[in-house]
Parts: sequence; C-alpha cells; structure tokens
Amino acid sequence: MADYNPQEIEAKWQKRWAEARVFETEADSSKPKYYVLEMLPYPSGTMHMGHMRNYAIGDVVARVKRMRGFNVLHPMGWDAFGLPAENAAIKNNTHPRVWTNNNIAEFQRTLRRFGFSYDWRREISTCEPEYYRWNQWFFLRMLERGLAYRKKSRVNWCPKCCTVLANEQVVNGGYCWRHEDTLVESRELEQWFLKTTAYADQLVDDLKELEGSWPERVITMQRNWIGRSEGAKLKFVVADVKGAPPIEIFTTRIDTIYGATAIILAPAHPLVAKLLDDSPNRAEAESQLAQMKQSSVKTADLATAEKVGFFTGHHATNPFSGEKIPIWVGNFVLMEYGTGAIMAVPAHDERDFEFATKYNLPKPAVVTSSKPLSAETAGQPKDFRENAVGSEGAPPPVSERGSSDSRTSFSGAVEQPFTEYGLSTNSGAFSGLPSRIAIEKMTAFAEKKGFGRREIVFRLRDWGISRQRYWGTPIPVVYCPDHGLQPVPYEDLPVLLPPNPKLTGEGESPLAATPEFVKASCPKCGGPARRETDTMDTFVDSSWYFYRYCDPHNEKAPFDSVKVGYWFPIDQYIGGITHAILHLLYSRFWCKVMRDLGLVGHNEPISRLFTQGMVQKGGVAMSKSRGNVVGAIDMAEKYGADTGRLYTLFAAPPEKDLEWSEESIEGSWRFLNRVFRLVDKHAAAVRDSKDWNFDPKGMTDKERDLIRVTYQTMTRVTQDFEKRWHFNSAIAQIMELTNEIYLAEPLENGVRPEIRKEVLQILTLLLAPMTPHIAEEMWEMLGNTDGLSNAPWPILAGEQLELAKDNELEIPVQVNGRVRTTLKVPAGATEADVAAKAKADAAVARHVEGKRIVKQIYVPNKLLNLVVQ
RNA sequence: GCCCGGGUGGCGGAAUGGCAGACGCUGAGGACUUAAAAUCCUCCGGGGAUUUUUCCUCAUGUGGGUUCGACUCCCACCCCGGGCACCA
Repeated sequence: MADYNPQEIEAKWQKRWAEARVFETEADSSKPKYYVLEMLPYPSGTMHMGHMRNYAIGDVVARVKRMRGFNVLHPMGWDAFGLPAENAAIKNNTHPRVWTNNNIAEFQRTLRRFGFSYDWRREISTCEPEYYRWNQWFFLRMLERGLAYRKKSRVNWCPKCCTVLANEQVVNGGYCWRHEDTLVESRELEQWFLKTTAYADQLVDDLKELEGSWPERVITMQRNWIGRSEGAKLKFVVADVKGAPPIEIFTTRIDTIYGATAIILAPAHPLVAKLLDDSPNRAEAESQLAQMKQSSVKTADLATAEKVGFFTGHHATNPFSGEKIPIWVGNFVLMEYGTGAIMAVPAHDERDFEFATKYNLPKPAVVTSSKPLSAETAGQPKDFRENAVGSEGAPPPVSERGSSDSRTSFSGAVEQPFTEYGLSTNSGAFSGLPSRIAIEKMTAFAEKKGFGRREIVFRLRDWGISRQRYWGTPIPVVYCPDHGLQPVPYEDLPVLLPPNPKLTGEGESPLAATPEFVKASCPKCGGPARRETDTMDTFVDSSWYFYRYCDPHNEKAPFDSVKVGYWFPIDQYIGGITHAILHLLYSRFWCKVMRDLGLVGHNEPISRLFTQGMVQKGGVAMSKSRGNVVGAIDMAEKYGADTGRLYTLFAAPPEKDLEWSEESIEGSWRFLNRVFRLVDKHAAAVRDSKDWNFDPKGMTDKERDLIRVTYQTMTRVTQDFEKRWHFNSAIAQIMELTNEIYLAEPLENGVRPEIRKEVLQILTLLLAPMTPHIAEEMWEMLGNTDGLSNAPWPILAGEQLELAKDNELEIPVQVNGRVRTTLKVPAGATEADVAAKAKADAAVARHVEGKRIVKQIYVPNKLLNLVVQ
C-alpha cells in the first residue's frame, strides 16, 4: 500500500519524459499534423493560476491529439521585450536583461513543474538578437515595399511610459492600456508606421474565412475596429472666398444632401485658418478655435461632451441644390477620420441634429419612412415615382421646402432625427426613390458631373511602431547628411542594442543618449551618419513568433517556408480575450505581408481561436496589482501539479470565468487520492494478468455492469473532449465511474483480474490528458512498460460495442407532460410493449382513470407521454 | 446609446426539445477508531399531505407565446458582466 505522493511522482515522470524526449517533434508528412499554441507569455514576476489555466487547457488538447495519432507541435516561448523590464531596471539600478532573464527562469521552472508537454528545444525569447534580427529583416522588406514609412503626425503619448502608443493601446476613451489612470496626451512627432491600411480590405474580407472557428465577438470587434464604411466624397465650393480650394466631405448618406444645412470642419482642418483670415468676427472665432483645440486633447469623455462650434462667416454651395449653406467649425468633427469635414444633415443624423438644435440651424426632412401607414406617413401618397427621374435627368431645381410642398406631411422641421433608410423626398429629381437607389443614382450623378466620387473610408489607421525606449528592437536605418534615410544593409543585421545604456525613464530615448549607438556610417558613402534611435513596439515581436517555432534556430532566414508549410496554419490558438484586437489584428496583417513576400502560402495564420475565461478571486481577475494572486508554484507544492490542473479544468467550463476557491480544490485532491487508492489496491492482482479478450460468455452480472458503465463513460468523455471541450463534465463523468467502481467493491468478489485491468486502464487513459503524472504512475502500476503519453486513445470496437449497450432501459412515463412513473423495460421493447406496461401501472392508471387517451407520444428508448382529456 | 455574453439549490456548475439540479464544495447523520484525522456509506431546492413508505405541488430573472412536452425555441421586459462609442 502506497500513498499518493504527487511531489515524488511528478518529478519522476517529468524526468522520464525529458529523457525519452517524448514531446519533441519534427515535421513528418506521414502523420496528420496538429499545431496547438497558447499565447506567448510576458514573463513578469511569478506565474499565477490565471496564467496556468491557459496552459492547462492547451496541454489537454495537445495530449488528446497526441493520443489520437496526430503529430503535435506544442511550443512555448517568451515575449521578452517591453517596458516593465526597463522600468524595473531603472528602479533597481540593474539591466533589463537581468530582470527579464530572471523572470524567464522563474516562468520556465513553473511551467516545467506543471508537466506541460512542450517541445522545449523550440523555446524562443524575443529579446535575443537571434530573434529580433528578423524583426529588423522584416522591417527592411516592408521598407522596400513602401509598407514601412516615416511621417510626422499627432501621436498618443503616455507620460508614464515616456513613449508613444498605438491607437490600439489607447483604452477607455483616452487612457494608457498599461496605466489605466493615466490620460494619454497628444503630441506631434516624427514616427515610423507600418501600412496596415494597405491591407484594410483584406483584413475585413478574410474575417469570413474565420467565421465559425473564431469566437463571434472577436470577429465583430475586429470588424468594428477596421470600420469600413462605403460612401462618397463630395466637393463643396466655397462661395465667398477667392482662391479657396473646395471643401471635400465624406458621407455615407449622399441621399440626404438636400437636407444639408451646414458644412462643419474639424478644428484642425487646414482650411480653417484661411477662412478665418477673411472673417468679420475673426478675433472671436480664433479664440474659440484655440479653446476648442485645447480641450480636444482630453479625449476621455468625448462622446458625452457637449457639441460646440462657431460660424466662420463664409458659405459653401451645395453641388446638388445650388443652395448656399454656412461653413462652421465643430468640435465633434474629427480631422483623423474621412476628410475632416462633414455636411450636416440635422434631420437625419443625431449628432447634426444636436448641433443644429443648439445653434438654430434649419432641419429640413428629406427622407421619409417607407413603412406603410405609420402615424407619420399615413397621409402620404403611395406613389412617389411620378416625381422621380432617371439618372439621365437634368440637375434638379432648388427644392421648394416648407409648406409649399403639400404632397408630404413635412413642413421643414422635425422633432426627432430619422436616421434609417426610407424614401427620398424634397430632393429634386431624386425625390421618391428608396434610399439605397437614391444613393446609387446620386453618386453616379456626382461622378458624372465631376464633383464627387464613390469612396470607402476606414477607421483603421496605420500602425505606429516607434517607441522611445531602450528595451525593444532597434529600427535598422541610419540618417546620412548627404544621402538622407538609408536602410542598414541586410548583411549588417542585427543592429544590436548597446550593452550598457543610461536608463533614466525621463527625457529623450535612452538610445539617443548613447553616443556609441547613435554614431554610424552611411551605407552609401561610408561617411558619418546618425542611427535611428526609436525601437519597435513589442507587438512586432508577437506578430510572427509562432512561425519561428517551426524553425527556431534558422540563421539564414526567419524560417524555412517548407517547415512552415507543413505546420501552418495553427490548428488551435488559445488565449485571453484581451488580445482580440491588438495582437490578433497585427498577426493577421503580418501574415498577409509575408504571403505577399512569398514566404507563406496561406491567408490567415490561425484556423481556430479559443478565448478562455479569467481566473478570479474575490470577483476580480487575478493580478499582481490587485494582490489577489494564487501562485502556481505554491499550488504545485501544496497539492501537486495534477491537482492544480484538474481543479482549473473542473471548476468551470473553459470559456467562462472561474472563481478560485480554496475549499473546492480539496475536492480535486481527494478525488485523485481516491483513484490512486483504487489502482493501488488492485495493482498486484492485475499487473501480470493477461489482457481481456472481450468474450461476453461466462461474464458475471457484476462484470457486465462494470464494463458497461466503463465503456459508456469512455464514449461520453471522448465526446466532451473532442466535440465540446467540456472538460468539467468530462471530469464529472470520470468521477462518476470511479464512484461506481467503489460501489462494486470488493471487486475480488466476482470480477476477474483481466476485467479489473480493463476497467482501471480505461479510467487511467481517460485521466491522462488532464492529470498526466498520476496517470503515468498508475499505468505503470497496472503493468504497462510503455509510456502513456503516446498510448492510443481508447475507442470502442467490435465486441465492445455490444458490451456498452444497456440491456434494460428506464423509460419515464408522462401523463399530460408530467412524469408519473418510470418503467424498467428490456432493451428493444416496442412502443406497444411500453404502452401496455404503462397503462397497467397503478401510478399511471390513477391519472388516466375516467379520462380518454387522445394521443400517445413515444420517443424510442427515451419516453412515453399519454395525453388525456 | 449600439453590439455581444450571461441570469438554474447555501456555493461552483450539469442538462440545447424528453425524469431540472449530474459531478464537486459546504452542511447533517452513520460506520471504523480509545480518540482525532483520514477513509467508507447515507441524506441535503421550497411548500404541503402521509408518517419509518410514498404521493401531490411550486420552482431554471419577469411576463406572454409555440409544443403532447420548454432551463432549452419565439416575442416583450428587468438585472448583471464585457466590448464599442461624436467614425459622418
């Protein structure tokens, strides 16, 4: 009799796995491949159970697939560049590399302690020159293709990070993603960008390939983020300023143009200054503008902020109606989106409505609901067509608005903006057309007349990758006084980080303050040149790391395309919802760039994505800053890795948040002890037994019952693993099987050793993906000498299929949908058999008595329902 | 405001049209023990009737609907969580 000793067992098997190299893998075209990956961790301090859950889920998948005969790639590495390392280094007066490597060592020790089945030979660390040189290599390739460029622009600056942030890193309407209490400032800086917008269309369109295998909300979030909107750009001529260029506006609702009562410019619009030069109330307007520009820095409550604006004193001409409408400046118009100018249609846009109400602009209605006979439209004629003209029609006359148009109920003002599609009205020759058709015809008209064109506008902007910090990939370019910007030649890569930077966390970038780094020579003339001192956003590192796993030690290229061709795309990616936009969008972009460089042959890098829930304690996510973490190593020391793994899988389905409970984990610990005792008790008797031959002859009832429940459990557990990822209910089934075996004790009475062996082996195999150490140990105790990790997953075949079937069924009998009794009937009983037996049953008879059976519903082997009146 | 999730015992959760509450935690009782721990067994949604057995009834956020039958499908609403939010 041995006690379950997880510390001993777990160390023993981890050593054996490493010695036998069971998780090391190579491309092998004779086997189906399976690439399962958990998102690469940022190694920060100690690992807690929130991290652990992610890896536990991935490891179950990897182990199940391995047992099912797949060639499994399951690697791990480190997202090792980043600000926390630099900040910690400043604080402790050490080097970021020291802090980072200590953390990596700690994380690695923890992951090894949990026995995850990684191929550790493939481990990568993004802060190593062997890795980041390929960031630089990709950058140069993008530079050649015009996908990397430099421009001066307004950027998001986090005063705490002392660096710029990408748009994606600005959260909660204007705060830093790393410092949620810090407002992001707006600064004008010269920055490096990657042209994500060049792939905007593909990034939206290819989301279709992911439908059904990525979580719907991730797809929606990406689609919203890219924000493609189809509309038209139109030119409005400034009527009363000589030499002023026309104002270009973007609209998705060209059909509402007859209702435009103002042009509104963004405060930062280049034309504003010119218009004000010539403005009667120039001084006042300029002070308002200054105020507006200042307050627009605070983007925090932008959506709720009041709309303010002022009249420039000038007018523009509506190209459709010929009407002169005032040009305003408004704080709610964004320079970054569209053209930085809009036409305001108060009757059909909520924002314009609000603005017009405040400043008393007219709100003529030009679209009416097409829904028949609503209260508003009841009085309207049904056929608007008589007023409509084809696209060949002449430019429409200026519409006569107001009470003169007795054919509609609109009298020039609306109570509420009507923003839906409907029928055009008061729109000259386009009146009466459904909105969709009006949009088409009016766009065509504008194109024909040359004052507008069809246009697609994206919310997505280019990815700003410049960071003014040390601990990242240097951008490989130099600036020569004579030859300007020069890429570092490929053969000179990597551009190494200087080993001993001065890190202060203040002022300019640390690299700029390191003269030996800045000093360079021009690749063209050899003369003195200045090296670029920005480093890359760390999301560059994580955009392609999963390719490097396929070929981690390649010194000639980021990877061998043949190897990537074998492993890609990733079959299953697992990580938190927090990366729904940033990491996953950049990765998709990177993949498309690599495809166009001829490096990979697929459109999308990740076939299936799973976003697991968080581990919480006290109702909030575990995090160091909240101080509510349960350390993974502590867990392993107290209960062992298997108990920790089992509990995180059992306590909640993987997609849901999990509330950590110290009490509940005891249950998982008890269960493993219970299973271990069972195997231990029978090991001696079973170890040398021959395998069972599945011969049903001569089986005792006890044997049959035990085998039946075992096989049924096996089938259900397999389904939970493969089809539904319901690990919690898989574990529940295994617990139930264990309980059944206990109730059949003592097994020595009436259960032959070979049948006991069959039952206990299946129990062990079912547990193996989740609690691999104890399973290996029990597998060995049961007399197996080959390891469990590549043992075939148990599947019912031949005689076993018969043995799994119930020979007696319990059929609930309902009367009018309420269960009145359950009947035991032999398997294969017909409807007539069941009905006859039911009607003879006293409990049923009580409810049927005196009534007429009007209907009888029988679901074979499931249920009988008698409908009575 | 818009778009996703979700709402089931004291708790985590199970059941995706067919016996609601599997499995686990907590709690109660029993067995073993000198005793304790560990272990093993039994019970554990509410109300009522009957009294060691069993039966009835209510109950899956609320109100309707579809169906022989609804936690599950449809409609409306309430609450909780998350995402997006002047994107023209």
